[in-house]
Order: sequence, then structure tokens, then C-alpha cells
Amino acid sequence: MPALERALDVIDLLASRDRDLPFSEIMHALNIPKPSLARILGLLTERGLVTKTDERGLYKLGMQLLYLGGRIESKLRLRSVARPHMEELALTTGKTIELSTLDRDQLILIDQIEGNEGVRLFTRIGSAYPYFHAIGAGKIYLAHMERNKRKEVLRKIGLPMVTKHTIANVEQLERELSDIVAKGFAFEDQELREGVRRAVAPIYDSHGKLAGCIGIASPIFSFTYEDKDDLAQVVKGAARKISADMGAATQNNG
Amino acid sequence: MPALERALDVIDLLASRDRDLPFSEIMHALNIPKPSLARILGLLTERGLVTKTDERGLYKLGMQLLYLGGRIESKLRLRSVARPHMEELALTTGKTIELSTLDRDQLILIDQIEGNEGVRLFTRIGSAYPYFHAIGAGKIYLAHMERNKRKEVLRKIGLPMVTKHTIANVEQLERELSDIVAKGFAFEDQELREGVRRAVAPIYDSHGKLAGCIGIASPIFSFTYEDKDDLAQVVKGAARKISADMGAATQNNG
DNA sequence: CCAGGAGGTCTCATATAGGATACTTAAAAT
DNA sequence: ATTTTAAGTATCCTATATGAGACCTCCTGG
Repeated sequence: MPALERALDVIDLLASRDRDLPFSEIMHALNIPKPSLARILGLLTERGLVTKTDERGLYKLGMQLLYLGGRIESKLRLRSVARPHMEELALTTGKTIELSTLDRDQLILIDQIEGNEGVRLFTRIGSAYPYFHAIGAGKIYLAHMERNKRKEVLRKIGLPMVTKHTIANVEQLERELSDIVAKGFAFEDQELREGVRRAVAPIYDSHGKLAGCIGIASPIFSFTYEDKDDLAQVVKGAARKISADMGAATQNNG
Repeated sequence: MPALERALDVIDLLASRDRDLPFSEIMHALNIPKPSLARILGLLTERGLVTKTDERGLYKLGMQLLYLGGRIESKLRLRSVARPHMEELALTTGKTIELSTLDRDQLILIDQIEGNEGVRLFTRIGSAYPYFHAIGAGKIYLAHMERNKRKEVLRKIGLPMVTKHTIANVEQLERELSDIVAKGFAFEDQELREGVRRAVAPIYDSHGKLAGCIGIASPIFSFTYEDKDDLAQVVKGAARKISADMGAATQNNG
């Protein structure tokens, strides 16, 4: 089904660029013959997935995608439930607040409030992180897996070094995961990105299952190692409130 | 290109239902032969636009759409700029706050904070309103058009009665539009929906062009005719702040 | 334990979507 | 004013995506 595949490629291409693209550039980038591309862009435009700007052949993503994105109800309950708590956290800490969840075995950022530190952490809503072992939320998910599943996952992705602080051996990781279970939060110390720390806490749903993670992210100059436990208490508090709002049985684990 | 067209139909179908759909239901609803649908769903699933739930053949929209939705940068600057001001409005008024803009000659709701009145106004982010003359934001857009363009638009859509309060004749509408220009806000009195009032103000960008509208919506029992001017001042204040943040020259028009 | 129903795959003849080429239009550029 | 570049349309032959039907496999209910 070349038409469909190409259409999805076009959409991905438009999503990957930060500017609108002219017909010819799409054509060359994806190696699609002109008449075919014309048909595809015509249909996508008609359906609102793509918009033509300037009436002179520049294309960009269309508003229909905003609508479709808004209609993903499943994980969006978590999102809407968490929103007010995230805002409170953002207000009290001034830091970047992130909400993530698992979807199709991928860790997805589903909401974010940028802190006032002027440091952009350039993760994008909807983007997936591949490195579970290098991310607070990923470590939390790993910590909640049964041992076998975890081993399988780790075997598949390995433990690539993302920064020089990334945990690189299984024993150390296992120790850290136990620690996470015991303390009820994860600490990420420049393991995904040099100069950025995170404190992350798990959110549970009404079945007691891990529904997602909320995290505070900040550059190291305003998130020192000493701040760790304070901020951890703060995120844990927020996570507990969100879990409660999700209908989780109130349980005291730290 | 049946594959593409059908794929888009599948996505729209999944978006239109509030539950996950089984293979067979999609098949019958859209009249797609089994192998074709299998191919389409396979590809859409692979690309993350659709997700299979429960491992037992239920389909729903996938997270990739969240990502794509988040990548619509064009109008999203307005959205992120407006967010904090919307939140402040929501906090001080307790009412539903709406942000809308024009895209492809359609009025689109691009952000929304629900009020605590328990009354759902059931408009969805990303959805388009067809009736310019029956909506605060639509009237503002009409008021900003040059006379000829406005006539053309009105000729195309007519003035259908949406509720018994909808403005139904051109003279009355023109009078109201002049009023909007003079006062710097629009009042919508159950013209789109029985029992709902709105106060809406225009937001301008750095070129002085109309960038969007911010509105306060509320059921009539907590938004009486007498509240009108107070709430108008409040939205206008917010709109002014957002315009300023958008880089508009600070101008005092009311 | 068997039957029924659903999701999903395979095969292959054939209708049809695709692409090479040529043409039209229109805006820039010389 | 003429040329060039790019978007988009039209045509039509052919490579290929499609769909009927058969088949597989798993679950569920009798």
C-alpha cells in the first residue's frame, strides 16, 4: 500500500521539521513521484491532516491532528487528573514538571510544564524515550516489573551509556531498583543528560497498577545533590494525591 | 488510493467513538474487506497511529497522534503563551475558559480549561465551529473582516438559527459587529447553546493582526446579563496581557 | 470435548492505483 | 519581456495492490 505508507511518511516528515516544506522538498526527501505526491497531499489536505500555507505550496501539519491528539482518551484521564497537581508543583518549585506513562512498551511524555529556569529540557510531548535505565521514570517502570520480564527487557535494550553518568552494569542497576522500591521514588542524576537531574515518583491507578510517573526536572545548579530528598518528598506527595484522584486505595509507602 | 482513504476513515471512526472497537466492527462500519483492513490496521499500528488493546483485537487511537498534535507549532505559540493567563482566569472566575483561533477559514478551539460549575460545555479541543454568527469568537472574526470578505462569508454560510436566540438578520448582526469593534469584546447570549453565555475578547499578534480569541463561558445561572460588563473587563484584561506576551504593541482600545 | 465465532494469514487472478511523460499555470528572476 | 523554476493536472499503459475465498488458531460457551 504505497499511498498509505507514503502519506504517513509525509506526515512524519512534516512533524520532524521545524518549518513548512514546499512540494519539491517533500518529493525529493521521500522520493515520491510528482503525481503521486500531488494526490497524497491533496487528500491529506482535504482531510485536514495537512495544511497548505501561503497559497503558494508550503505544507505543514494540520489542525485535525490536534483534534485527533485530543481524542486519545485512554491515557488522558491520567493527564487531566494530574494537571492541577502538576501546576501546583510548578508553582511551588518553579521547576519543570513532567508526566509520563508507558504505552506499547515505550515510555511516553504525556504532559509537561516548563519551569522558569530558562533551561529548555527539549523533550516533546508525545515523544518516546528508548533508554529505560537512564531515566527516572524508566527505572520506576523497571522496578515494578517482575524479574523475568525485566531481564528480558534489559537484554533487548542493553545498557547503553547515554552520558558518562549512565548506569552501565546490571548489578548496580538492580541495587538501584531495590532502592527505588524501598524509598518510593527514583533519582536521576545526569544519567540521561549532562547537567540535568530528576526526582520521579510513581502514580498508581484504582487497580493498584502503575499508571505513570510524575517527575521534577531541573539543571544541576538549582537541583543539588542535597536537594534530592526534599524534592523527592514533594514529588511523592504530588504522586500520592494524583493516585488518590485516580481512585487508588490510599496506601502509605513512605 | 483506497488504502489511504480507508486508513483515514479508520482513524476518524476510532476518533468518533468513545470506546475501543473490535476488528469486525470497523470492517462492517466502513465496508472494508478483511485482508485489506488487516493490512491497514497492521501498518497504522506499526506506525503508532492506532493501538491494539487487550491483545484481543480491540483498536483505539495511538499515542503517535498525541505527538503529532503536539508538533503543530503554528498556532501553538498562541496556546502556550495564553496558557498561564487562562489558568489565572480560571482561578479567579471559576468559569470555563476557552481559547480559539482561525484555521483554514474555520474557527477552532485550541485550548480549554473547564470551570468548576459542573456544567460540561462539551466542546472538544481541535473541533471546529461552523456558525460564525452564533459564537462570540466568530462574531469577533467577522467584525475584523473587511466588508466585502464578510459579505461573502455570510452569503456562504447564511444565518441559520442555532437556538432561538441566534441572530437571524444581517442588519442586526452588522449593528452587533460595530458594537464589538467599539467595545472591544463580544457577548454571546445563548446564541449557540441554550443556557450558555460567553464573553469573548480578541488577541492580537505582533503584526497587529487578530491571532485568536479568549472567552469565558458559563451557564446563565452564574452568568447573568448584569455580570456581562464585569466579565467583559476581565477577559479583555487577559486578552490584553496575552497580546502583549505575543509581542503586540500595547494599545489601549477600551 | 466439540462447535461456533473472531482475528488474522495465505494465495492468486484481476481490477486499478501508480508513474513516465507531457502539458498548464503562475510567480519570480534576468 | 522573456526565461526559468516550481506547483499542479491530464493521459494512459502497466506493474501491483486488492479482495474472494480458503485456511489457521485461539478463545468461549454449550
